[in-house]
Amino acid sequence: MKPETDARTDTRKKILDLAEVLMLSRGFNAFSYQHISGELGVRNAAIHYHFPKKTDLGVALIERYRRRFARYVEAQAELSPPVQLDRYFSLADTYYNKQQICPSGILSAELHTLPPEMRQSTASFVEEMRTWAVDIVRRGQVAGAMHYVGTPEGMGTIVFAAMQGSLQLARLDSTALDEVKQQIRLLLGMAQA
Amino acid sequence: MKPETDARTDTRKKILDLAEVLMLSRGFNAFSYQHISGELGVRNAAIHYHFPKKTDLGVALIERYRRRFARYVEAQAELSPPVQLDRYFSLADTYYNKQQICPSGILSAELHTLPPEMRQSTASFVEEMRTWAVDIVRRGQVAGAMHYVGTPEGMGTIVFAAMQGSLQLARLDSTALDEVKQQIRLLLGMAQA
DNA sequence: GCGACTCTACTTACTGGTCAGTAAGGTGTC
DNA sequence: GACACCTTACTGACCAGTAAGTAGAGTCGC
Repeated sequence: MKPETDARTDTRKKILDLAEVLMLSRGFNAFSYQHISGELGVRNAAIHYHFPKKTDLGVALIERYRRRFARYVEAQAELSPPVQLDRYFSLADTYYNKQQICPSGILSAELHTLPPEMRQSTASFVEEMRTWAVDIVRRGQVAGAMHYVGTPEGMGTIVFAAMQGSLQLARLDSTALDEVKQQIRLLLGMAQA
Repeated sequence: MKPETDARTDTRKKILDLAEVLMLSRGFNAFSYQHISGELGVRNAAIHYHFPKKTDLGVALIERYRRRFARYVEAQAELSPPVQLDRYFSLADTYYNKQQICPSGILSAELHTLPPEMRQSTASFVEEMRTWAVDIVRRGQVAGAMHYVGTPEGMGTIVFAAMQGSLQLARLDSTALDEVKQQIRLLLGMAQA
């Protein structure tokens, strides 16, 4: 009766949560159903019951990301662009502390080895994230809180690309992420408070 | 006698060349000795003769990159920083046209699944690339050809991170690479000729 | 208030494929 | 005859995926 204790939902969610951690730290190709079932204390076939093919699991993961991201964007719509940027930076710190990289980073790096259904979802997801980054710097410029050369498209795209890249580099050089965050603030003409 | 037709060198080099293409398009974990031996028209064990463990092949690949990169940097030492940046952009275009991403991108994304020897080589390689990017913008600033806020460390790091990220994103959004290149030129205060 | 039925959520047990890696043998060249 | 450079033939591990069976909980007629 109570949906929050529904066994189906529960195991399914646990699988997705574990798969998410594995994908962001090891990549989609480098984890197996064994990794999940072992950690979860069930048999391999139990995972196949919820997600018949690994592709199904992968698509479900990305689609969950897209829904979560859409809610995240909507929930923060009222915040000022500089505050939204700070939240974005905090999110990157969270990934870094968990030894993970961002979803778009691992998915685009592995793209050519992913099944077509996952590529399609990934393309939509990345498009949504880039649009969001462009939007922040555009509204920041309009509001007079951000000042920079070039277009919002160019600036938003470079912010997105640099954050994705620096999260990866930070695995090898712990200063990279902080350095990029600080430089983005400077390039957006924001106080380095 | 003639080293350029030496069978050993020849096959070994062909293996490395094929492995390089495979790694930059599919990733280190997503290609097998079968992929190489099939393409090369030899048996699997022939690859193992030259590179007993896959780790040996991986390390050899990265070390070859480091040597090649060192030669590349030295050969261009006399060029002006803006020209060096253009060469860097052209290199990125080359990767993009071959549907590949840069070595540091795939290696840092896959880092947690790589054998320790490869991680060590990767760390050195990435460090060298970042230092080089910082150097270009530092010398560009000193020469008065580049103008930007912040330190050369911050600016060089963000250029490196953004190029790595945009090469990955360009697989999903073909405009990303050009947009980032153009924005970098603007942020470095260079004419957009 | 109890047996028959049904559905969810697993289990055991298996298949066929791919993988890295090895051992032992062959062949041409210096 | 020694060495470089392969070959054939194999092993054991892991992989995604499937088929068939089962335990338990809920539902229904009656």
